[in-house]
Amino acid sequence: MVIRGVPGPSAASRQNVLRAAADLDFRPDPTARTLRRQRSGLLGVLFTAGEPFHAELLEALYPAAEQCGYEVVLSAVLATRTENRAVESLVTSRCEGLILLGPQLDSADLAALAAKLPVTVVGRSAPDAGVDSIHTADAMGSAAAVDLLVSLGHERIAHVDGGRRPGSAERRRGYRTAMRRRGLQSQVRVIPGDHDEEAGVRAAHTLLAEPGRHTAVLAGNDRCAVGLLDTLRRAGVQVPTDVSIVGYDDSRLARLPYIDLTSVQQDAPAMARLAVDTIGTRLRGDSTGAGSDDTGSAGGDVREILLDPRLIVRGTTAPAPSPRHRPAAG
Amino acid sequence: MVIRGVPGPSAASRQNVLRAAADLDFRPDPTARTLRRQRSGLLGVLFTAGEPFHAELLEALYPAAEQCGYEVVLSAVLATRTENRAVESLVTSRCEGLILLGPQLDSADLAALAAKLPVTVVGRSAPDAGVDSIHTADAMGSAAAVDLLVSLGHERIAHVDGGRRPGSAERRRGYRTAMRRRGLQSQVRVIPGDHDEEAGVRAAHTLLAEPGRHTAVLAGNDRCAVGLLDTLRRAGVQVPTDVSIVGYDDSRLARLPYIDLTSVQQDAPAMARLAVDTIGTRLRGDSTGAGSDDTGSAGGDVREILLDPRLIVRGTTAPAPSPRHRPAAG
DNA sequence: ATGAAAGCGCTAACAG
DNA sequence: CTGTTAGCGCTTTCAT
Repeated sequence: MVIRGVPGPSAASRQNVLRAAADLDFRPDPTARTLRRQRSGLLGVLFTAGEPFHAELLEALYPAAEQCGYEVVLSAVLATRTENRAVESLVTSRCEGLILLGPQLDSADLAALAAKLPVTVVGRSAPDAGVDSIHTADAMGSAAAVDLLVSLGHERIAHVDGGRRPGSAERRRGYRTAMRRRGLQSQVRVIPGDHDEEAGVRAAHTLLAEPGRHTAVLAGNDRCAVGLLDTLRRAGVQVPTDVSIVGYDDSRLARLPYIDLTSVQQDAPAMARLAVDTIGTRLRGDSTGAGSDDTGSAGGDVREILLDPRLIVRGTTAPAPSPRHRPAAG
Repeated sequence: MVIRGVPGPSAASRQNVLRAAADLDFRPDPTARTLRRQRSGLLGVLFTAGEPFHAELLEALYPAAEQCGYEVVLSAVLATRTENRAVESLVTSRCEGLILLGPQLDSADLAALAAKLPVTVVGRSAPDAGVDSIHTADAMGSAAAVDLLVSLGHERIAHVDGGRRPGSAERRRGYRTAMRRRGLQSQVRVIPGDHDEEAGVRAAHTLLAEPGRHTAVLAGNDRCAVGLLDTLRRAGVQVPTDVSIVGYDDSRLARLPYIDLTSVQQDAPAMARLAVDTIGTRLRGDSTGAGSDDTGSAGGDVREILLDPRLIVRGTTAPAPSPRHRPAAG
């Protein structure tokens, strides 16, 4: 009690105990404490190693978890370590709740997981899995990018998508919708891609094979945008003079002075904080969906938190190089 | 016993138990096990989030640890989370041994840590700390890079160093030694840098301000090399025609088709395996009773394992430009 | 205000 | 081979 600071012991006993503890270099064993308390105080976080945006999220996750009295347990997704495996290790560690950063698990897996313990998905929606999710309004983000480009006079705007990656479907949808709204539906062009540099390189080659076709490209994320950017430049295309490029995530990459990429920013600190809060709420209230298990269809108490994106305009976007310059007409 | 796979129970009982366990989704509680066994079976790994080379190391660390019967516990170093803090959390988790990826802790901190439990440092030497270390013969790596460049006719070879980053001192030394050995000591030029893209950008500007000076640059690592590469190219310098560039780490970055960077490769899988082995050895050989009180360091001399680097030649190195056509920046 | 005792889930040692 | 038992270090409850 003394060591834990619980009121009860007298000041005299307190002194005594404290001194003895110091003498013996006594440290309470967290293992025994966990065993007895029947709660680990552990918050499992699944992330992808080497992913810049995940590093940003982790940055905010640690203080948020600490503030709620949880300890963070990391599990890495790697080329040779699947998400299922990473999740498994978190469950085995007796985490009380799980935060999954940009997972690609399907709804069934997510639902099965959420039946065991509170799960919050970050960076994508999880429509039918019945789990809480925190993500950016990605459709709004790509729409904002399209709007910027249109206001700069661009019409032939392509989108290199992120395939099945988290958020890709909505970014694609936002692009399509915005193009349509601007009367540019005939110009819609979605190039299949991915969330890495290689995809950007491939997309660049596709674009280069269509000379004079596009004056702007919205990439699926920053890494893709960088591959695109470098490949186009090496092929002699001037960015942003000939082609404007917009990325997504506003990662460290985008902010590098020599990249200086216009990009859609996600509020990583807020996402992290909300993710921890969401788990905390579940843990305090009815913990799992064990009892009244509505698989999310009825909108029950499954939370989907949407954050607004923010377009950060930098040096890779400029007025369209079209024959007749079109003033910013909105 | 069945669940743990210990010989003893009959096949019949085994069947029974296994089925019941599956029915109940039973999982042995690692907490109780740890408490009773008086050992956690945990191997702590400190890494830097977002660092490509660390991701590569982690990749190999997981299977290696599993093979030795250890579970990996990750602790991330981040902008707002110091190494000391990350290490602290690993110790609190009752890890039996620690693997530190490219730490920058000083000798005193390392020594204090190693007095508590077995510690292996990966990616740099730890001369006076009395801890085991696994790292590449970095001096040899940069020497090989210099040798390649010299054999291509380069003489004015600069080195952008990595300041106090892991391995930097030796890479710098290797560069200096190799230059001297080739009779180029008068050409030695070390530009202070770091292990990130920004440092490459700064170094590029330094080089650009010295027209006609250098025809080749050895960067402190791949990220630095990429910043350098892009900045020089954007300034109109042809790589490798005007200037050759060599990186260090052979990370995913270097292998990207549009970067195609000549780089010094470190054998990450071997480093990971050896790191786990080293910890395992210490843990087995240590019984605390050697008359001394140095817990983790019992079990013999400090081991420093050196691995040979390998130069991977790609597209950023080429014969030196003839003196007549001295490039603006080189 | 303090002490005593029970028990968290597991493992190891021992008895049938 | 199988069943029983003690106890890891802590927290909590109940008696003083």
